[in-house]
Amino acid sequence: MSPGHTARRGPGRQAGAFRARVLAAVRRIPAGRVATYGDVAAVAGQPRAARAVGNIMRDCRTHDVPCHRVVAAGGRLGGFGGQPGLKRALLEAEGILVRSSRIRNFEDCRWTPRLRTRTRRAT
DNA sequence: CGTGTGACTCAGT
DNA sequence: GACTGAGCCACAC
Repeated sequence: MSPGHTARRGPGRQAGAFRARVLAAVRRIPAGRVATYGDVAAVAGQPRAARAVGNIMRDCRTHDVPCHRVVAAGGRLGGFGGQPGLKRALLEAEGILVRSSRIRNFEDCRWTPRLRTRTRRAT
């Protein structure tokens, strides 16, 4: 293979390395805890790729990933492929208190490996 | 290699 | 609480 050849499309390549890390991170989330898209992205190596994580989650239905444990920032539920109510039910089933569209004990059940260095943008 | 897309996030109104 | 604008990112086409 040509080492200088940066082909990034087609079968048989590591396309989706980031995606693999994201899926792995989500799988590491224990029951009863939740993580935000930004947190998952940070664990995957891209603290700014929250948006990309969302896209990956959209395909989680084809993976064995507890995507329902991935929520939006601020404790909001975020989305869930056509069944947001299901996501809420799953979270409540794990002991997470959900209010309307928000997690009450969000900061309580928020799961983070150790990363907290979210280079936040200038305000 | 350029463009469009979206289960994101933050700040302001 | 809801809506808008701007920023950031990986992926499909």
